[in-house]
Amino acid sequence: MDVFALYEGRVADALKASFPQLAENDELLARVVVEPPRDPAHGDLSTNAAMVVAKPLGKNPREIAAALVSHFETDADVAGVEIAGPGFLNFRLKPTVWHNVLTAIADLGDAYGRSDIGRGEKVNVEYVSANPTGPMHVGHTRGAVYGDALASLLAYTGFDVTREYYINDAGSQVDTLARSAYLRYREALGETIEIPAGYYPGDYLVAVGQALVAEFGNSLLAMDEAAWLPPVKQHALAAMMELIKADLKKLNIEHEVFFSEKTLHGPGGDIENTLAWLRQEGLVYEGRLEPPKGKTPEDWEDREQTLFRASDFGDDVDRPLVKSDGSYTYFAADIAYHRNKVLRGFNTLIDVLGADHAGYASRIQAAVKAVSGGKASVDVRFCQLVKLLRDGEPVKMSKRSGDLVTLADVVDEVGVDATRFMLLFRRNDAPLDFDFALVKEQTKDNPVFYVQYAHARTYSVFRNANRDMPDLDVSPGALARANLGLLDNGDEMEIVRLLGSWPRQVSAAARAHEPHRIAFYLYELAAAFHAFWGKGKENPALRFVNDSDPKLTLARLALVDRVRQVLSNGLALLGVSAPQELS
RNA sequence: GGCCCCGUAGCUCAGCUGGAUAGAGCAGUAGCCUUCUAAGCUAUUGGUCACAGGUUCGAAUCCUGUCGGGGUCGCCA
Repeated sequence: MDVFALYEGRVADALKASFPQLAENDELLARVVVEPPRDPAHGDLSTNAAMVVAKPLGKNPREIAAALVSHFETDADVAGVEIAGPGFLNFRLKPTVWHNVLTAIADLGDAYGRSDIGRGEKVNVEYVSANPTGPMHVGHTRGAVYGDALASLLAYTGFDVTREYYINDAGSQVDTLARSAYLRYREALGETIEIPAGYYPGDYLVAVGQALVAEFGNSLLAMDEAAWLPPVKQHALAAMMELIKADLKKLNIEHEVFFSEKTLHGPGGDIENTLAWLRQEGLVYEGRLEPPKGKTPEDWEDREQTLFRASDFGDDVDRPLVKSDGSYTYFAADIAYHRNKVLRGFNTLIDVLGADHAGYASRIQAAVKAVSGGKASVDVRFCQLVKLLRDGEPVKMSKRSGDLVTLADVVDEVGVDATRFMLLFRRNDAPLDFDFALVKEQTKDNPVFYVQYAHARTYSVFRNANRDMPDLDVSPGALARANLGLLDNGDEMEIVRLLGSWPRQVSAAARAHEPHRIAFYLYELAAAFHAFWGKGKENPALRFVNDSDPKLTLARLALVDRVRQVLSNGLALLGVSAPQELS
């Protein structure tokens, strides 16, 4: 039940009936939208249809609008149609349409807002993918929450979503991890150690050292590095992934697929296969690269290297695949990884990366285009930095000493709900201030509290109803029979219209890959609900519960219950709990 | 220097992929209120959408350039 989608269909039908030459022009018709007008004086629905088709038809928009009007004069749901401005068509709907929205919410329950715009299409969302060298810090948290909410949103709108984590377990940083763990191993055997610069100094490796002792005794001490490195690495990696998974669990995030970069390497592996395939297609060549313009690195060495023809696919320059020591670049592995995704049947890929990877997007898009023959596309989304504030002052962090604020620290202090909501209450590509004091505050200045409180208040209203009007039947069946025609004042109708736009908000957010819109919508709905509640203080006639008027009370309780339902659906989509009361 | 992201009210930010007179919260100003257990409520001030061009019925939104902030720049991942 999406009023706007419904009328987009009806408007398109009217267009085709009046102008048969438009029947095949789906591209043009797709630009026709039905939306709520910003100004309520313009009615309930507004469409740009006449203006969109005016030029192709060579007609005046108002003339076209006039032709469309006749189709809606007989529409049983329409109370009035007007042509306005340059050619807008504004509809006023009969109140029953909006009352039916309330009924639909009750009937659909948790599914109100769900849709099938994805048509079961397979989508791969890769997010977090933090290096397995330590616990997650706050920098990772935003991408984690964004990716997770986006995945939920896509699943809710009919996509077949796979949540995936790419483990960077093949690069030199995991060797460093192993060496750092080996130091902790020696420490666990009684040595006094010193951690050199460039190693991972964090305490979290102490336990890994102890575990290595338990497993190997002192047998690793006598070995060469070449001998102890592989087993230590394996142990340390497994331990780090457990750490990361535990962190993610704190945020209620669970990936379905953990994809190891290491499995792409080696003879007969995906990297070799992919490169062979690219060579066969003529997309790899040996050549020289210009040094970066304007700023040549000091150690720049002009040499012939193996390059991927990224510039054939929209990238600025061709990109190296092999390092000077003969091993593959990160990008070579990443091409193979994305080809692997495509071969698994994903034509829609989403990569969630940190802002420091911003320059990487065009490269990866080129790679996906190449390996899929143009069939697949990847949307690379970036999450900007999170600035932690305590009492208005930035929280200082030093990576060198390992003195980082971890994800676990934040969640332990402010809770998972506040963490998730605040990170989603901003566009992902805008920087974000995360103020500990504000996020813990139980005031209207704190959006998390504000929205959760609106949900809790719906329960409190029902508790009051039970207390003040114990004889009133407020069961779901009784609410369903309420006379919704009694809901006719402006504030009530504003809330109903907001509830009616929920499915549209969800699908728009899904299409744009922007879960923050859900958070903003919830804030808006909460505001409208709180505002109406507030009016009841001034004017007892506007209270939800009026013991002198059981019929009106019942209708308003039905409205309150639908607000509850939509807040609950939205919070669930964001992975934030919907409490029945606040402590 | 090349590329990417950003620039909207005093502050923090939305703006529904091009729609009508650009919105919200905070702060400010003016009243009211002491709560249907809960965050007080209402009204109001505040804008050259960084700047200059372009595209068209119509631009904060799209294209070009300039300025400013951030990020990044073969052999890190």
